[in-house]
Amino acid sequence: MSTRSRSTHRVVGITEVARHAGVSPGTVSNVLNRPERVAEATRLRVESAIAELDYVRNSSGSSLRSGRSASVGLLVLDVTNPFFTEVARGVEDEAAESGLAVVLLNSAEAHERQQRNVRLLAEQRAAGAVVMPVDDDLSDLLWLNRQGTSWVALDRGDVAEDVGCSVSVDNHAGGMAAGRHLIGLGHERVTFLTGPFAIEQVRRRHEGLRAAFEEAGMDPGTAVRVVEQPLLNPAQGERAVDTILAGGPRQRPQAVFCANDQLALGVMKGLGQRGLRVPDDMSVVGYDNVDIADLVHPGLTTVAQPKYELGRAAMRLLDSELNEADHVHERVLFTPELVVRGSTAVYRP
Amino acid sequence: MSTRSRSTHRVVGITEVARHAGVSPGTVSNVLNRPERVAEATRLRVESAIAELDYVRNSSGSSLRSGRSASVGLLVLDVTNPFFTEVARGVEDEAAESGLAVVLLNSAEAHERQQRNVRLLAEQRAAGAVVMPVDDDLSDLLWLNRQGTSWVALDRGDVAEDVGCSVSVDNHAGGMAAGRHLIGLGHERVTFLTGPFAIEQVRRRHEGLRAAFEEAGMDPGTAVRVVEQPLLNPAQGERAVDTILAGGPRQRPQAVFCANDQLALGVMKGLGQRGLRVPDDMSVVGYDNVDIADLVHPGLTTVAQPKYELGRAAMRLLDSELNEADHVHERVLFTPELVVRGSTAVYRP
DNA sequence: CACCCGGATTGAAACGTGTCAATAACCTTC
DNA sequence: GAAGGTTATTGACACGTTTCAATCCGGGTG
Repeated sequence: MSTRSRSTHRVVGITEVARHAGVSPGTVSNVLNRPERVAEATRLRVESAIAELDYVRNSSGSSLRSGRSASVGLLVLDVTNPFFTEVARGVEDEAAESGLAVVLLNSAEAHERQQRNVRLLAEQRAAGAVVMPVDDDLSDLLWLNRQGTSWVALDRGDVAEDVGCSVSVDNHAGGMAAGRHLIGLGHERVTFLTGPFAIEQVRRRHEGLRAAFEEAGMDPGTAVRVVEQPLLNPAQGERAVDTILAGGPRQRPQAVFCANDQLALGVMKGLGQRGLRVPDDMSVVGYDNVDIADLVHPGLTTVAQPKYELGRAAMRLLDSELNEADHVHERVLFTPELVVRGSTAVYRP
Repeated sequence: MSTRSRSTHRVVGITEVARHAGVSPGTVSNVLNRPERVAEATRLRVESAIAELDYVRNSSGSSLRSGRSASVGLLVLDVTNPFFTEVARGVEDEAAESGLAVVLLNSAEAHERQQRNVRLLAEQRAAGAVVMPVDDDLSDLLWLNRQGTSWVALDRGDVAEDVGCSVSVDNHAGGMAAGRHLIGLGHERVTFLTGPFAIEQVRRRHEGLRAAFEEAGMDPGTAVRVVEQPLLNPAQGERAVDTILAGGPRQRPQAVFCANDQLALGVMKGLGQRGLRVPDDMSVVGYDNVDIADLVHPGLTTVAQPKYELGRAAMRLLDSELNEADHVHERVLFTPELVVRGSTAVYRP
């Protein structure tokens, strides 16, 4: 049976509430938005009318009138990656405190999808957005700015300060920390396994790694080899293992530094399948410190980012941009921290 | 410097486009929504006016007028869990094909947050929602129905068919498959590690496990012990290990079946820390088959759910409910599949 | 008592879109 | 060439909210 039982409950608006409470619509609106301007007695009367009629505000009406909606977008590189979901939690918690709804949009590492999502935000007249850009081409985001929707860049410290705020983690320092750790363990040939160099973050991590070798008086040109994969997921890491091992035992690197924990986990699996032991035959370092890094065996040595805090900070900045008239664009930089676990060990030839 | 450079670009609406193209606003609206009704020549004229003025539609206007917005909610139990993010991908892909935007809302396993999110959906006059209810109390969702927003239940086969559609996986069969596998390996004492029994899914998995023992002519009352934790995450799994091992080597179970891969991964870590080997000293079975299940060592034996397909199916059903006048509520049931990996082995006393 | 002041409330005018009955233009057919 | 039919376009109104100038009321002051 197809009982299309919509609207059993005639939809009630602000005007009906007003009639029911014996006041004007304007007063009801005031009760909802600036309760301090309305006298106690009438406020109570209106509130009980609201409860009695089961009135729920229509946000289309508000945002049409005010020109802006009360939701912010969170434009994420890949929902599947636990790193981002942790960031999302931070953004969400902070947004809830400001009474803003969060619309999570997934770019799936594809520029075309990012563009579609940006357009969506513009159509919704979103109050603002927290954005992790998919690559160096920021033209969509600048367009979004011109449409009146401002945004905070996440994990992209390189966006110009006149464009918007940014919150990021010092990727150079992270790469360097990983490098120093490996050098300290006696490693002299390291492969940097990465996603596309179009992503600014991974470029900086690479530079940091090289800087560590220079600092130690070694030539990064011979010590660091790069293997680049199209995406930053475990399957890509596993697939890259053959390339990493190419050249045989003499040429093979003594350690792999991955741009991402996801890649690192794939590498560990691939090495295991080929009979190589981590860390005895090869050390592996990841980046992000996702939850699972601590659950695999051996535990994954990795560069930890303050994921949740990153999200919170970004949303806080956005909030200030939206509400404070004298807002000045800001650049917040967190410092990453190396977490040493079992996947790295002293190199024993 | 605080150059608050909003609206460099005066905002343009449908009427301005109409003026620019020399037609009426109604025609512009038709070009946007039912292009087939408007003559080729004028359509092109309007389209070029749109491009020239860089017009972007204001969705508040549309949804105010039409009474419904073009976005659907996805109400998820816990964004952090990779199972849900995979479902989200399915929902998103399918929604994109129908031109619907997806608003991801996180209940964080808390009833109060679910309630807040449901309210938000009602205020936005969302077209519909895909919902994973936090517990057995569906009153918020029934209220949402009365407000005219219909929804599809995900992973909750027990919602009455006159309430809405549902898409789920046969949890009883899943529990049974895990049970048969363990029995086949010779295990006679199994602990079921679970989240709150308020969640219907885990109850059914438990029943399935017991049914497998009955089928084999064994008494589930003595063979199956239950350990219940408040949340379904790795930390809780790790914490539960002491409880599981209580009673010493003679009493201790030979295998642990977890309601969730997250719990299982925590258990594996906990066992490792206490010097117990998986699967030699204890077999572990998970549920969901998240990506990482295949990345840990040993690989986690688990009951696989068609996560992505689950999301797609739910969204497809919702779409039918929204568009087809003769829609009949449907109940889709997928069958789970046991994936055997290294974490289970024959019991050797 | 007249005056004024301040707080509480009102009324009407937008915001941008979709709808639909009404009109206009055009084509066919006798 | 007129009547009838089809297709394309128009205009005006309604959706639910917020805003703001205008009004109302009650009490304090001179």
